[in-house]
Amino acid sequence: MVAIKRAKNLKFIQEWNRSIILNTIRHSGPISRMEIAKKQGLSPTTVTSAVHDLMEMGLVKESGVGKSSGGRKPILLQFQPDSLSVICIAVGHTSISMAEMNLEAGVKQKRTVPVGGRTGEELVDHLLQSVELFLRSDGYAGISITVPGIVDAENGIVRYNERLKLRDVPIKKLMEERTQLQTCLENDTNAIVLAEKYYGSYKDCENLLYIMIDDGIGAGIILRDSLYRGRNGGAGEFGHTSIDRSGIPCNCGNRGCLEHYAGWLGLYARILAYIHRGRITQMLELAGGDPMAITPDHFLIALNLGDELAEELLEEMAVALSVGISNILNILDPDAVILGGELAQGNERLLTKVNAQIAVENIHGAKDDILVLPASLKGDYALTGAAAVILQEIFRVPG
Amino acid sequence: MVAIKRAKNLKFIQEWNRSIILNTIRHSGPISRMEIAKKQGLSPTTVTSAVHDLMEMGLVKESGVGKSSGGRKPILLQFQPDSLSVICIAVGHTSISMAEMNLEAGVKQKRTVPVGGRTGEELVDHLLQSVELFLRSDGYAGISITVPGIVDAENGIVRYNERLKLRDVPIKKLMEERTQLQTCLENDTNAIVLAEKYYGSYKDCENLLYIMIDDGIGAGIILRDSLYRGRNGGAGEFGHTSIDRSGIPCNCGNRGCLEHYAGWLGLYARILAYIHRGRITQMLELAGGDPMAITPDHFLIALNLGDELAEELLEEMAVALSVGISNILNILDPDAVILGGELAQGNERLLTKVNAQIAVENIHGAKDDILVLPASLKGDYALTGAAAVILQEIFRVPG
DNA sequence: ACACTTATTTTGTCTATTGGAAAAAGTGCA
DNA sequence: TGCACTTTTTCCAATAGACAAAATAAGTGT
Repeated sequence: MVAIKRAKNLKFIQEWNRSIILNTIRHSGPISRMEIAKKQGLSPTTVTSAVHDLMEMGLVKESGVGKSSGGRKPILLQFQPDSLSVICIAVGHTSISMAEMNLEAGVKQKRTVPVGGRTGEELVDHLLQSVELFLRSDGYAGISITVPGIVDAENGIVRYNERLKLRDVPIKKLMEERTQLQTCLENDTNAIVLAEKYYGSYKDCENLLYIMIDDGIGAGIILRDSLYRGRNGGAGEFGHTSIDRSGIPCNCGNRGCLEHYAGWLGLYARILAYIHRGRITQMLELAGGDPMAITPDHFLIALNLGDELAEELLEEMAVALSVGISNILNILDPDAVILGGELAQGNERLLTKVNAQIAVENIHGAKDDILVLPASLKGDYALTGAAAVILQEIFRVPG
Repeated sequence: MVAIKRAKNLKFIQEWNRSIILNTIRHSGPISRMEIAKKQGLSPTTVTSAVHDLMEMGLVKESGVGKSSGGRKPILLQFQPDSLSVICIAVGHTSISMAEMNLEAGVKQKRTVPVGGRTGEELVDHLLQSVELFLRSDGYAGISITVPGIVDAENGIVRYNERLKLRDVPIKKLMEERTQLQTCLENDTNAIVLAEKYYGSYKDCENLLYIMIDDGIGAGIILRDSLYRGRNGGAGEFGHTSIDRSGIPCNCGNRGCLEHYAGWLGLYARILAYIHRGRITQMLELAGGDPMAITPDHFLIALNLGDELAEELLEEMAVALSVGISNILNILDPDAVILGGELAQGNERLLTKVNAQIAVENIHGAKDDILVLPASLKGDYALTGAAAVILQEIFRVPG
């Protein structure tokens, strides 16, 4: 049954309006009080009073005057992204990035600490300590942490991460007790798709999928403008889409899972098999002759060098992905599908091939309607993801 | 960009609270004022005043007293579902059902008019006229219309229906002009999944899929407690999930679409082909020896009679469906998947086979966690669907 | 310089919620 | 049976936020 929303009082309406006004300034600023009032259907009085509060908080500043349209010049209001900071932490399998960022996801200072083989409790302690050392002065609005693996975002608990040996770690609680700062936790892929929507090129997409192609393949899903997590945070297991009923058995119980054809672990297994069978590939040379040393980078470089095996595998990847994506398009009809992750980032040829394949396969794949697109965020996108999570929380209209 | 919510005033809060209180009485009634106040965190005064208004409107009535717990006995409040009616219209390909229903989707009076070969404008005129004749007295809260095919629910326009020759018909506008009553329009499958959630056995499902297996296969999708329609209402094309890359070509451009293996049109084509090749089946006898006369019912009956061909086709259906459903489970991880439509309704063996198959294929198909379930609404479920659409609208908490 | 515009602020009104008191209707024990 | 205590419901005055109207500020255009 639908949870009945909680009743609210006068104070709530003020907060609601203040939040709307702040977001209007954030997204449409510089803007005058009068224009906000018109845009949001509020009385000028209400806007004046809310803006007064926002200026007192330092979140908004008057910044010059606009053009007159026959009367008094409007006083323009501007959002002040540096009035507060958020601490963003992107936990990876090999390193932890940590940054102080402003309210527009701009980096103020950054630091990376190695995981250094730490796992489980030791890793958590290490993390808590590092954060404590990282904090200076105050003016922090909160902390945001992203972790790969299964995350219970609602309760702030890392449910499970194989490689980091984390199981049911109540990170949110631990961090809040230690720092007294509001803390958000989210899965890394979810965070990144939020970042693409709020700080990348996909602002207008109500329904957005981010397909992350690394060792395995996962998806971050935004539907109706907010993250979709499924029943127990189990949504987005895109890598286990079966694209071939009689394909390779997967340890998920099914056969022909997409991951085996388009994820790095699957690809790597095939590369090894080919090499074992005596096939020649530049990937081996690039890895210094050691098959165990081949990395995704070697694959991408070999691709650019025109390596035949790499080509072949790319083709397979594209076909496999296009089948899975076509199915998603039919079911969800999203505004866009983003291809990201180590094997897709900067791999334009994969994108081209996938789109071509989908155009053939799918009703929705109309000519000039390219739906599968590249990630738009470069650089510290993992940190931008963490920032997106907490900033979305901070600026969310209540109710 | 996220649409910023509209600003609100005092009147809004009153409506909001009234709506919350009404829904509390609807779902948890009979209930006392005090209990509502506690449950919703409202002051007793506020509840009293809202209840006063609701009683004046006739939506709520005092109905006896409850048990005392040491003080004054509570006066219980009860929802009055018969205080208003809604007109529900389920347009089908062969007939149009029309009913006056109360605020709990109970039928007060009903009528079915045949489509009788009417199409396009003629059909629409016929429909408008029939509704006008159907209306008696007043006390109507609105009209709800469901139509198969592509529907733009937001604007109340039937975009496209092949068989009824409808294209861009602004039904909502036409009906509202004619009757002066608020009118909702929705796709039939979407309406039915809403009905399963609000008036069936799936009340607790936040994320729910209804797979409708008729001529083709479509899906109605509820995510986070409300209908998901995709970019242009194009979501739910489940029948065009490709389950076999080298399968039968489909006019959607892809190959091996689920529809061909599990939808009636696909099944029928296969049955004809088998008969043509001389295969013996009881379906032919049931249809009086005329292959063109075979209907889904004949298939279902033959199945119960142990017909070999029907068995074979059922097995294929189950396998095909399970592949498609497994993919959905991996991506959306819903609370439940409902199998409905002519070929699934009452077809328990299909359900059993699909579940068995999924248990093998899928991580999520854990033992006692049967996710694929039968439709729970019997009888006039198409009308219940229409009712669900408008009642959900009427009782929705604003904001 | 004067009439008209537009933007912002001030002032007073309106209204839904609310806390607390009062009323209504009980319970339970001596 | 009477009296003290509870619980539910209603009444009342206070509060606070939105708002309309008026006032003020700062223009434009002729």
